[in-house]
Amino acid sequence: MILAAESVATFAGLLADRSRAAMCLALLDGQAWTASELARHAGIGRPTATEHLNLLVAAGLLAEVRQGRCRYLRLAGPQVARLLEELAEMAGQPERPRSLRAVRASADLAAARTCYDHLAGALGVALFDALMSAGLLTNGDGLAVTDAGRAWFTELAGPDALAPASGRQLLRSCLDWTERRPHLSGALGAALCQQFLRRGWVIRCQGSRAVRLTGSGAAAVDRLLGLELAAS
Amino acid sequence: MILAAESVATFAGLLADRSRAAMCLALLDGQAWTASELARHAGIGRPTATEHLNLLVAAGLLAEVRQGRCRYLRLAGPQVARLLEELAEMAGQPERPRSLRAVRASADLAAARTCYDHLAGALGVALFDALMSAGLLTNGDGLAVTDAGRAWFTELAGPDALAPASGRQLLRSCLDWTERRPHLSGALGAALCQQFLRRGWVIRCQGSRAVRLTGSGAAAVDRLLGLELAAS
DNA sequence: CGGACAGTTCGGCGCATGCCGAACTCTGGC
DNA sequence: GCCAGAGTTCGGCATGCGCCGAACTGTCCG
Repeated sequence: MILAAESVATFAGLLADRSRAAMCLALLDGQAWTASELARHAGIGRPTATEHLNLLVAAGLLAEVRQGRCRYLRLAGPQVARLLEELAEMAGQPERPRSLRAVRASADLAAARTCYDHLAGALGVALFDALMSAGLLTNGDGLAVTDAGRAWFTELAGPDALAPASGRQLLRSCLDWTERRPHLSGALGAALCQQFLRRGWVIRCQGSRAVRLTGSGAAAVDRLLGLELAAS
Repeated sequence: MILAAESVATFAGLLADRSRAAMCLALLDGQAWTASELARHAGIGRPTATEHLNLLVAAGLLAEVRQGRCRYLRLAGPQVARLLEELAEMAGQPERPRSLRAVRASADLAAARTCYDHLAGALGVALFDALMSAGLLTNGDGLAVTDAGRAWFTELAGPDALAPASGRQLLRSCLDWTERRPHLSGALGAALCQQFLRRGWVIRCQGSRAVRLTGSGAAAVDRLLGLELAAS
């Protein structure tokens, strides 16, 4: 019992540092970053970043892939992403943006962003609502895909999107921390996000988790879901 | 974005200390402890405990009630308990019990314990399974109470147990970290646990989250659920 | 009123750890 | 082969913070 306290403390300590937390939160975009990028993002030197990243990888929070002279880092899995989101939510938002640029940036984030591997923000919530009211998903005590939904997702993303993903839950609703309402997560949420990116319906904003809905994206959601949104 | 890192780090830092973690984990039993009890449990002096508890209360992790010269502490809410459970699970179990007594204690915990405010361990999982196979709960894409279940719970715990609890989810399944299978959580899980304690079907083991199934408890679960368990 | 006890405040000690600069290693490209 | 750039190792500095003992406040009880 007292040993558990020790290991919980050690584990929490991994995220109890401003630099390590900044790096982990950056990785919530679901992509792999190089060590140098993470160092710059956290505002620290490369040596220090190396130390931090070694810790995080050893603890199983981060996974690494070495390619040539670059070391790519990503979150070790969805549970880690989930934990980070919860932590970020409970940590509250005492963040009162102090520059116009920061306001602009956080407005972009609130409009549309990726949340690890799926879409979030106002866009994510709007999509979720549209999927529900179009009868493609139901929420009768737990999320489920309807028959119409199966057809819809198969046409969009191929039959694999609905295949029993390797141990991962197909549908999950994730509480959006800007909208305070749920959006679609889980394997299907990830597949949806992937298609939106691949088809150019949304594009990533440089160096941020924010994404922009393109003209073709707006047209697509109108056509497929009857959802009228403005491109940005 | 960088501000969020700061607050996440600060928040995680609250649990990144062995003593604070020990106190929080102790409070996972769902009961209120006095400051001195927590200090003793964490193996630190009262002055140090006061500092830690002030931090945890200020951060909203713990709630306090002052009565006379005693200061009672409890977890601030179910989300906190959930976060702690997740953290404890991810922190893994590098705990290789080193004394016979520790083995015995962890065996007790695995058999039956409280998980914040509901029953867990082998007992919790067995009850959950029995509720399902008796047709009182269903899990067709999300937990739900059947009509038979409504009658059963009303008889056991009164109609309030099924009332729309103040904002809290009625049913939740919580992954048991010893059994690796789900047990009943949420408001109904809490009500069930409360009845078991009130009726003397289980009793708390001193200074631990473990509980013991009594003889009358074993008889009751057999009568009500057809579940044959040995008292311990 | 006085003793017992829970909790708090204060000052100071000592360790843990986050940080950097400088030097080193490895890979890829010309 | 040599240079550029990514990453690592090392030594040392500075700060933060967890801890305690001693003294103080407040409550309950006889």
